[in-house]
Amino acid sequence: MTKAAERIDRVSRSQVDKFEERRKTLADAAIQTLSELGYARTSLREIAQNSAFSHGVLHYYFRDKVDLITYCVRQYKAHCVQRYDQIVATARTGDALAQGFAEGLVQTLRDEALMHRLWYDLRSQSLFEESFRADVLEIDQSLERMIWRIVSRFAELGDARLVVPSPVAYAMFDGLFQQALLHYLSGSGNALADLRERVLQLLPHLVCPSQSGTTQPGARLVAAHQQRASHSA
Amino acid sequence: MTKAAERIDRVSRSQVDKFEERRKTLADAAIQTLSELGYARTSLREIAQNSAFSHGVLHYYFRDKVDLITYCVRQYKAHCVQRYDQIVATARTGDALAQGFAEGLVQTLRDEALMHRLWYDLRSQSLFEESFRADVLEIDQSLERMIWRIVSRFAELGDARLVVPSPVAYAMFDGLFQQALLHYLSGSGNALADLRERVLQLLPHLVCPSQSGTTQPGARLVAAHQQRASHSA
DNA sequence: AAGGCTTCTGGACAACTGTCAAGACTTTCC
DNA sequence: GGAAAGTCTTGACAGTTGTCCAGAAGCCTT
Repeated sequence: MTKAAERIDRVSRSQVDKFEERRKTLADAAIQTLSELGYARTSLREIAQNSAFSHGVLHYYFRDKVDLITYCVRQYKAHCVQRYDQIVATARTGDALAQGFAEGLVQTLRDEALMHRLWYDLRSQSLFEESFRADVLEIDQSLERMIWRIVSRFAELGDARLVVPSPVAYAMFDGLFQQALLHYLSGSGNALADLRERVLQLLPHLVCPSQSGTTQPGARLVAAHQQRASHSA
Repeated sequence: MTKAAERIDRVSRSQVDKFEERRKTLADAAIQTLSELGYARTSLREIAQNSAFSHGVLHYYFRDKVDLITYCVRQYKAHCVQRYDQIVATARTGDALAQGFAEGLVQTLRDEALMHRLWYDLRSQSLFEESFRADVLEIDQSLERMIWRIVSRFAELGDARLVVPSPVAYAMFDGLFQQALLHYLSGSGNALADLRERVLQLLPHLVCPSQSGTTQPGARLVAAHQQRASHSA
């Protein structure tokens, strides 16, 4: 075994690339199967049936099932984060950014619902299977950073200050999207419109204008939180 | 077959109760197993091993595995919602309610982390297995109502109006809790303190004072939502 | 063309799964 | 006390699972 490891030292680069390429191909088949059946019902034979190969080859390219799924989780990450940075780069007003962000989430929900139900499935699995946890946490952090870039830019365009830290912002939109996904897959026709509406409604609440001399209702509470030590008991 | 259904018409009430009682006992064993292993790895034999009975008895009290797990999901619901209504009833100030709510979430995370990772696991499963979906949605709604009672009371105590509708409020706290759970189970020592801090910080942002004559930013959105909320309630 | 390496197949294995049924034990009721 | 109903155990079944392996097939160098 460990052919994969041995190869790297011996063979030419083109062969290494071909080996890595096939791993990606098989991982694609695995991801497709996982997004259709879910982690609990996905077997190696089913994955192979969604590929051009037989089930035995999976153990030629991956040590075991955990190795394969871990690789899938990593591959999923690359596919996941790229969409929204373009929105951040092109939007020239806060409104446009909010619209683009909301529309992006709606499109993601409509076009990649199965992909994202896989993500939530795997993230839940990572609560039980320690092997996935590191990769899941890494993806989670990169998603959080993506959300942070969006809300930061939104605040910047509106000349405002953010009143929630990065983890809170991510948790909120993640919760909204997960809720929308559940209702969307349950056949609710309003899920897409609801998601758009709620995102557009929520985004302005994350900032408060910074130029005004009068203290906004949220600002005091932010300051109050700053010295939270006196409260937590 | 369908002994459970036949019995109800024939036998005495005490026997029905005993039958129902055993179902609950077995469901408890199942829930314990599920919360330890997760849905994907939980088998009927493993459940039976966590009970005082052998594996065959499960098919005497439940039609099949889906029937058992569905029953478990329903039983989980009863166990879940009760904790926070007492906090709502006893808190006499907004600050006290916020403190109680945050502390309740922290305690829940600390004491029942495994239970709630089961909940998130099953909710993810319902994205694939249609059988669970109705019950999951019902639990989700009852959790949403619980959150709504809390934030409503919080607004009432502060003589303020809520600026987010019920689904958004639930999605936000659900996202925060899920995030905290992931980090808590990953061994992060800050998870509990972070959750408390973030809940206390977030709660005030959901309301804006209602006595002010000036229109707050977002007040229009609140008004737009007001009729939706009353419609769905 | 031959040999060696890589890639892939298909079958075998043991373990495990949900399901079921035959029978033993227990309780209830007349 | 004995029959009937309810309860539970045990073992079996067919199917599936992850894993492994012997060898076929493809590919490249010599």
